[in-house]
Amino acid sequence: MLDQAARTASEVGLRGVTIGTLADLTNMSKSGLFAHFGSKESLQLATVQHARDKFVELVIRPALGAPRGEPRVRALFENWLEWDTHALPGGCLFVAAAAEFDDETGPVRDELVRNQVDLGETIARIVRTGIAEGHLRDDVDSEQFAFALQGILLGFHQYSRLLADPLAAHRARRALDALLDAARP
Amino acid sequence: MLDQAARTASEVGLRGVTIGTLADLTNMSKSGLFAHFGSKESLQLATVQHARDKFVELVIRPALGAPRGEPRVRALFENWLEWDTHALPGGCLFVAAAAEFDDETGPVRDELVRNQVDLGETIARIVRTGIAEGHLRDDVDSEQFAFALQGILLGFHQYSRLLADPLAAHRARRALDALLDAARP
DNA sequence: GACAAGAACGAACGATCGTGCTATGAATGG
DNA sequence: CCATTCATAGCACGATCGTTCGTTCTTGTC
Repeated sequence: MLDQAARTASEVGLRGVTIGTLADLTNMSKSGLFAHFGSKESLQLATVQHARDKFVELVIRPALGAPRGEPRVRALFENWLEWDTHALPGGCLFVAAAAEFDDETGPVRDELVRNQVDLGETIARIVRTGIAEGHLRDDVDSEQFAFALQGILLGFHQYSRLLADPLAAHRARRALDALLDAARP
Repeated sequence: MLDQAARTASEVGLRGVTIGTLADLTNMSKSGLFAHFGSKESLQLATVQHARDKFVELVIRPALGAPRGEPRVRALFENWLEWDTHALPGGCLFVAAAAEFDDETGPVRDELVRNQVDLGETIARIVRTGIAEGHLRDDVDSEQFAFALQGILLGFHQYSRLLADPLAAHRARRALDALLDAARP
């Protein structure tokens, strides 16, 4: 149920996931589905949390299994590319949701912010282990690196989703290489 | 009228700009406003084109007035930051619209793609004059540079809009500096 | 001053939105 | 075996959506 919600939300946005259409897609009645959540907002919240769990499982956790340092950074990056390309039919749900909710207030936006902050901190932590490992210079700003990495992924999303540019992944990888080159001792 | 449409679209998305609310905001009747466009889709199209004109006027054209080479790149970048921060109450309309329409078909998406492609080409052209000017190495890939620059701006949008990070502009400028450093002879 | 043209209007349409109510049926525990 | 719980269904509600229609008002032309 939440899987279907996340799938359609990645295509038409969280606001575009209406109770009626989601009920049809899951072969349920509007009221039957609605009873599970009690409000549209808590359906949106549950969808975001569900997508977050999948993101951690498919992107973060496998990356943390890679060897410390640069390989871990690259593993995170590749998993992330894969997530944005194939995990959901409309690409990364968080990109769409962030653009939708960045000018609102409420629990959905709060959850999105929390996710994004967590992600930034996770990246920064991985970068710092890369510094400790000697793969990256010790004057590298891990949070600045996290900013740059997120920018690359957002650019990839734009090029691959909106422009349907077949070179999108290539451009993203070259950008990561440049980022790493500039950070190496 | 289109000004107001662009303003509210930057906050609630193009799909969130409803005929009724826009009519209220412009002190017109629903039908009176509707008659100007004939359909919601052509209202969206007109809004995007209007925003594009403003973007060219506020970001592109002034940048092309700056000295060739690195100053022009920096002028474009600063105008763009300013645009994303102050031009519309909800930040860059194109970021929101791209996320909304990247999984659709139709004239609105086509227009957004055209805008984005044009922007990428404009950036690449500015970069190439920077190469010709000797400010940048002549083996710099201008389209790769354009990709990276758009990524930085998208990251800035995310950090400033969603995360409300006061360091967003600082991070973006540092990322641009790094990009330019790596491209200098 | 008569008249065509277009802008704006109020009212209404069918559809769909989120959200309540009430009923039913199947599972579950005493 | 009965009582209770819980997931689901049906139906209806007020609101709002995009859109249409016929009418009024403004404006410029002859």
